[in-house]
Amino acid sequence: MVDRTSGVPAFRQVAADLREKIVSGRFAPGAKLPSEHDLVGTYGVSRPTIREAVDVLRGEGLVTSEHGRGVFVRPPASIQRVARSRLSRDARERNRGAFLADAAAGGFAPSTSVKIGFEPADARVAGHLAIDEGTEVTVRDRVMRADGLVIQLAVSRLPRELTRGTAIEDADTGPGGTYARLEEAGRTIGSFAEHVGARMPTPAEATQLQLAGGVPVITVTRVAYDVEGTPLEMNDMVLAADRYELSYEWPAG
Amino acid sequence: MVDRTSGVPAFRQVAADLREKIVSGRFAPGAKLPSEHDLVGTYGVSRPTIREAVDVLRGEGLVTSEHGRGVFVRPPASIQRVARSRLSRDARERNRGAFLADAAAGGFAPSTSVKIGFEPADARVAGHLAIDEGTEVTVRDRVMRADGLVIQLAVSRLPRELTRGTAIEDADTGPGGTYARLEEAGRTIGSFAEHVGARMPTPAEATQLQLAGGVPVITVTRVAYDVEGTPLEMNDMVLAADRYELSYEWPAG
DNA sequence: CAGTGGTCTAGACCACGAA
DNA sequence: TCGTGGTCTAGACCACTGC
Repeated sequence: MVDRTSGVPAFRQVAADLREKIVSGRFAPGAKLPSEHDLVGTYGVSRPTIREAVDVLRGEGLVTSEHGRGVFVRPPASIQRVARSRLSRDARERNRGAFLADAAAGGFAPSTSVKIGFEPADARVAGHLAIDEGTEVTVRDRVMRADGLVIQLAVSRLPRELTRGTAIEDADTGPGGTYARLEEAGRTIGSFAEHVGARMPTPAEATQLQLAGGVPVITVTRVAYDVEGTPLEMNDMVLAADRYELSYEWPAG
Repeated sequence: MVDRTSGVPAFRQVAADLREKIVSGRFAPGAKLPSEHDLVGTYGVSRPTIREAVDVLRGEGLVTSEHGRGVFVRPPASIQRVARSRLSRDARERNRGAFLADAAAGGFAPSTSVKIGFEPADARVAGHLAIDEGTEVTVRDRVMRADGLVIQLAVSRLPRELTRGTAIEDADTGPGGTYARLEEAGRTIGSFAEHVGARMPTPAEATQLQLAGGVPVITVTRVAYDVEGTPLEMNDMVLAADRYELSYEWPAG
């Protein structure tokens, strides 16, 4: 029952009580919450108020609801990813690229689909690639799947002059992927930079990544530089935050 | 007006229309949306339906609502952070620690408050620090502010045996911070690892970080190792995702 | 079929902000 | 004081799930 004199809104009291039961384990991961009808009786509030409380928990990513079945405590899940070793030349020689290398390490069945295009660079792209705005760039728009589940979206952009006549403009870039083709063309990769952020997904991303409510996306913009520090490629990745953890290592000093 | 025959829920149609007006710039950043009362007239639906549509946009982080004032398009904001140079000994010598080094680079006025404690290591802590579960660890629970605004929460843990008799058990660790004290005690820092994820905040975090709806947090667990690879310290950080971007660089090969 | 969540209405009263 | 968003009710009908 809710306390009408506390000043705390009823739906927040209900949400707090349900949250406590979830984090304390009284409602175990995967367990079904009482039906909205039952909760109306338990807390003595109307159904819209119960729904508002459940909405709060869904927004926090604690529960998912399934039409006709019930509301369930969301079980956790995570995949590890290691950055430093991930892009080594050794790994590229044995695989088709970074994502497939990850897949081999993680033991899941990978697949990708690619869409190739060309467009003028906007201000952000021009800044990362150190080119003039409007310069033509090659765009590789990829969807990556693990065991059939879409797990990562990636849009790779390179100055068109670096890709003309190479397999980078084909759907299949061949063994070692884009970076191997760049090195064959005489552009040795010297270093990488990754810029990491997080935000809530757009509706399109939520659909593609099959995200439940309350799951943010991690955004990673990776820039590959040659040995002189000239940017060769930028890659905007969008990852489901409940399925990825990024790891970086570096020496001190 | 909404299309009642499309099968798309009315509140989603309203949300999609408002979203389009926001991303296209017809509602500029910082601008006030029409009042809920006006939107009822515009779309021909009831106020709860309008509120549900606005809830969707708030969950996506596109708008914030202010009681008694209106609903506003949220303007973007970001602070840059660089990892590799951030923890160099050079920077430590001139500052009190990593956060204050960031602050100096970012040009904002920093302040922190600290709570010190001791507790037995749980499984996760024991794993990161390579110690037995239950071993006593020193816990430094910090709140970091920039220009008065709480911007980062950080909980640092070290095996108690490394901190006994050092300033690490004091609120003020002195010039160079925890890492400088460890090196004075003969434990040279050899390398760092950071594990990055994202999730929706807990209610406590949302309050402390003054997060608006629809803003995730970035979680960073940093582990500092000595030159032999023994873990010395782990630091769990929670950052507001709309105010931080993490950058990492490393050489190829 | 019964039970579940999904959507929607037409109000009500309250708390806050600005004039 | 008035307009704003915040909360809440007591229903209604629909769509999906599983027996």
